[in-house]
Order: sequence, then C-alpha cells, then structure tokens
Amino acid sequence: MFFMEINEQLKILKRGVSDLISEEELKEKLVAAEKEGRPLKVKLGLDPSAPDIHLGHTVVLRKLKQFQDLGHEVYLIIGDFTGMIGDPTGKSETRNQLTKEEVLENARTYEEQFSKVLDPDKTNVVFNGDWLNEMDFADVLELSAHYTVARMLERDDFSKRYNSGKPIGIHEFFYPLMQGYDSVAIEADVELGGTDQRFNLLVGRKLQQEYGQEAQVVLMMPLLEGLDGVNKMSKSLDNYIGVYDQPADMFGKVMSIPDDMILRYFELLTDVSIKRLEEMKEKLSRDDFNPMELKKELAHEIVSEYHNDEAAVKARQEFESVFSKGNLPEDIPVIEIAESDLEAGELWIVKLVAATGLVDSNSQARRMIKQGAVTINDEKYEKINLDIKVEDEMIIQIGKRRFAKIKLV
RNA sequence: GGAGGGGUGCCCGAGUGGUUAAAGGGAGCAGACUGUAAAUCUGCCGGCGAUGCCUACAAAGGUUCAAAUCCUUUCCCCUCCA
Repeated sequence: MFFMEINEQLKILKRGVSDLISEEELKEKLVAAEKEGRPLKVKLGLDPSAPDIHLGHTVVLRKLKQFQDLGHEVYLIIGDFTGMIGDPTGKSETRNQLTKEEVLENARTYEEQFSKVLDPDKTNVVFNGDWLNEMDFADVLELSAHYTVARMLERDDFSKRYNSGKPIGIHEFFYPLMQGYDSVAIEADVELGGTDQRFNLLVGRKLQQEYGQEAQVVLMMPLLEGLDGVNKMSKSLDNYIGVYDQPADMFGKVMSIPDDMILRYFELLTDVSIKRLEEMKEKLSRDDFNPMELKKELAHEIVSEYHNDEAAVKARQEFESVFSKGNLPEDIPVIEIAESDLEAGELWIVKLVAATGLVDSNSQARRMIKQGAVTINDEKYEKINLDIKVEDEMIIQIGKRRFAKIKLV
C-alpha cells in the first residue's frame, strides 16, 4: 500500500502537537488503515464567518497537510449551518447572521486560501448544513439526550460564565453537539483543532460512541501567539500575519516578534528539521549570539513559503535598507491632495498630516506633531502653528513605520 | 410571577450633585535607548484651526444655576425565591 511505515508516520504527525488523545488509538488506526488499504478520514471544522486566514490558522492546516502527504483523506467541514444561526459567543452584541450566499462565498474564499497550504485536489470540502438541516426536532432531542448539563458545564468557558453569573443561552449547548455530530456524520477517524477546541473535540468522541462508532482520535495543536508574543494570533487583536500580506510587510511583522517566539515560530510555521531546531536552541542560549540573525532567517522562510524565494530576498534587503540604514521604503502609499485645497500652495501642517490617512483625526495629527513623531522630507516638525508648502512627491513619515507620499492633483 | 443587585471610555474598574473628558490598571500610539526584540524611563491616549467650544458614563425624558451621580419610563443582564 501507499502508506509510510507506521512509526515514521507517527513521528511526523506528533511534531508540534500539543495534545493527542490518544497516541495508542492513533497508532491502532494507522495500522488498521494500512491493513484495510483505506486512508484515515481527518476532519477539521471551520467557522464560515471569518474567511481571512493568518499564520495562526496555518498551524493546524500544516498538520492536515502532513496527513495529506501521508496519503490520508482530509475533510474540511464548513459550519454553514452554525453560521446561518449566528455564533452566540458575543452575547449582547449583534449576531452576524450569514445568508446562504455569504456562506457560499466565504466557502469559496476558504478553498482559495487553504490551497496556500493544502493540496486542493486532495481536500474534501463539505457543509454541515447538509446533514444538520435534515434533522427534525425528534432527531435533535435524541442528539441532546446523549449529553448532560453537568458535562456541558465542564467546559471551562461555560463554567466560568455560569459561576460569574454571566448568561449562557441554551442554544449554546448545541454548538459542541453540532460539531460533535459532524464527526458522526462523516465518520471521522481523526479530528484536528486548536487546544481551545478540546471540549468540542471530546464531545465528538463521546457522540460517535453513543451512535455506535469508534471514537475519533483527537489531535490538538497549540494556539500560536501573535506578534505581541502573548495573546493568540487574531484579527481582532491586530497581532496577526496574514497569508496574503505583502512580502515586505510580512517580513517586517516577523521581525517584530519577541525573541522568545523565534523557536516556536520555526517549529510551528516552517519545515526546518528537528535537528536544526536543536541547533538554533543552542545558539539562542548563548549570550554573545544576536537573535536578529535567526529572526531574519525565520522571516525569510515564511515569506518564501507564501510568496517565493526571490520575494523573500528582496524583502530582507528592503528591511535592512529601511530599518537598519534608515532609508525610505520602496513602496510608499500615495495620497492625492487637490491643489484647490491649498492656499497659495500651502496647507496647515495638522491638516496635511491628517490628510495622509495615517492618523484618524486632526487631533491625533496634532498630537503626533507635538510628540515629535512627524517628519516631512527628512525634516522633523514639532510645532503645529505652521503652514507647509505642499509639493509633489513630498514624503510624510509618522513614527518609524508609517509613510505617505503626496501627489498633487 | 415575586424580591434584590447591576449596566461607566478599546478592556477591566473607581466615582453617588459642582474642582470630572471622568481616579487606577491593561492594551494601544509616540519619544529616548535598541536589533521594528525584551526590559526601562517619559509623554499621549473623544472631536474641533482650541487657553475656549462640542459630544460622551445603556436609551429617552425630567428636576437643578449645575447631573455619570437625583426622579420617571424603556431596554438589557445577574442573583435568590416560586
């Protein structure tokens, strides 16, 4: 058959894994798969509301890719049903209920984005509405009868809310049940997820058993910390690196992570060997070693994965030019300013800075200037009662990394 | 159905008639130092061409010279009892 030797498979699959329930069961499944000549069904559930993936998501996707490369079958389950009801975890906030069209559109986007990591030809994309919509109330009751309130309250998030007097909608109990039922519906052998999904993943195991199936193996990947090195990478915290970020941007973002994240990023986001990881660890522990070098290497790896090698080399040069030597970046956003807005070719400095869109308001612009953060054509300005003669190609810089080029129209 | 508690800025959280654009902390931004790292120090952190004006303490009204603070109604949340 086409499978690699079991222990080799295990070794690959265990890399970077945070929790595996259980290794024994996974091994057994791998053995059975080989014997019966059928690939394992490996499942990942997806929320259809945020179709914009970043490197945090790729941690689990890369793991899926490993399964895929080993010849197993990957199922992406789009939670369209869930999405159309609206995820309640924002309590009083308005739920964003998605229409069928939006869900489909998002799903399309998903496939596109996932192909950055996964092999689209070997990936099955399915919608959980296909089976959840078919259930009638009796089916739902039966499903819910397989779980108890006490067990639901074991979930950290629920028990915390319950104990601190925060509301829990009954329907919220159904989210883990629905996700778990997805495993029943496709008869999953393995389900992947972040460590935050532990509860839901375990519900899947339990439900499969209740419905007379073998329990899925649960494989949890760590949640990748974002650029701050503390909170998990997420859009809402704006500490993410998007897979579509431009090379220069991507490179720069990697360079801004805290040093103690370097190894972790290498382990979870690149294919460098375990041996190499050990070497790096040793280097980093030495006092006379400047981690910046390794970080640049990391940035290079990541940029070349999502773009290409050439782009990575260029991004590095650009980075060194701009931040080590203080040169201007190559691509500066161009802001158009109408000449009719000027008075005798001049504009009040506060308005000029605000016009770049690099700050939100005149007041912010005013503050930036007062704080000495504003440079116009290499000259620093700290006074706000000043009109500036606006010229074409004028460069306005705020802080270290915000630039704009003026274009007169 | 009954009784009680509560809703403050991005988040947490003080504030119960004026001195409050609202203590304190966190996050964020900027400056210094650096390696766009960490740590540290400093400043900023609603809007407005501004020593003033406007908008803000769940929503809408009201009392008052003056309200986040008092009253009324509405909405939302929680706890206990049934």
